[in-house]
Amino acid sequence: MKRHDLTIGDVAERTGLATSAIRHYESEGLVHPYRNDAGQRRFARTDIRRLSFILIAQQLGFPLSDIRDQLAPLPQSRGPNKSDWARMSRRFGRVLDERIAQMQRLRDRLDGCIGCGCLSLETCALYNAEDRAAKRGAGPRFVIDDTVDD
Amino acid sequence: MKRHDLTIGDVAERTGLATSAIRHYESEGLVHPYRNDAGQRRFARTDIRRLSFILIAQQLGFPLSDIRDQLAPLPQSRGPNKSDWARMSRRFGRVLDERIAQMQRLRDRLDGCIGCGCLSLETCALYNAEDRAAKRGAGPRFVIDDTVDD
DNA sequence: ATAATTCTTCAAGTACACTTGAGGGCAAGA
DNA sequence: TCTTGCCCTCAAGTGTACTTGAAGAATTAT
Repeated sequence: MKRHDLTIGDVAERTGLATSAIRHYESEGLVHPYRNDAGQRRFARTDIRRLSFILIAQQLGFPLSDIRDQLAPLPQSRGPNKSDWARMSRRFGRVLDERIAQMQRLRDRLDGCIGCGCLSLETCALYNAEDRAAKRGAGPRFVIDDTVDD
Repeated sequence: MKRHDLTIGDVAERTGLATSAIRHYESEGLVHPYRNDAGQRRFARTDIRRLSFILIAQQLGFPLSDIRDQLAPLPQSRGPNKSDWARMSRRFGRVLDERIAQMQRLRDRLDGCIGCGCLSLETCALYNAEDRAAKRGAGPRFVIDDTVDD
């Protein structure tokens, strides 16, 4: 049987996060430490994994609200098991694959679009269609359009 | 011979950016429109491409300061030509390739690290080493470490 | 037991990337 | 010409993601 009580300092040291950041994540509902009798936070070991995930997702540009949603299906702090994490990993993996594919397309377009100097609207309307329209609901986003005349 | 004068409204319509955003980019030194006699901004057609590039780079998570640096080698607003853009595109393409590779590694690690449930520190120390150490200068970032005990 | 360290809350501050609003000037169509 | 619409600046506000600081309580080390 293992100890299940890490202080915020322990967790900070093991994740590299500032304690203030961890408190902030709690206030935003991304972690749910329990409190000891004196009201101090105590973290389960699994919370380190949770925080690590937050760190990764953050780095990939996901806002905390999205990360909270991704983490939501995991049992509240105590006892998410292997299959919980595996399920969640599969979901997130798909999101990541999308991102990678999107970035790849963007990279290709950079070659074919800025690189060659043609910069046709049609080509870049694709970028527009899939990358921005979904995000901002509407509003035309004609990107990289600029007929070269120099 | 083509007209070389677009108002901020024209540019906003063609890029999908808000005029306030474009003014902000100017104040941050990312675009350099000239002014007419009355002090109104006038943009060259090539500025649309410039702004489109800003939009893309932004979406990829680059801060405006980085984008300014990337754009810096381009001639100031008037007359960056095909080879200017091509050079710049090659540079940015390399940055993008790095990002893609990084994300790919992360995705693989998600499989092998969260996915399987083993979550070994050694595996994730890799993530740590290449993705965070570089960024934050120092400070240990032990990520995803959490021996499963449930 | 005492002292040092770590923890607590809460309010305010910071950085980035803008948006909004006030007050006023310029431009193009009827 | 007039009036509608777009443009200007500047200050202040917004949202996200935190950090910093003050005042004090709990924990740990000696």
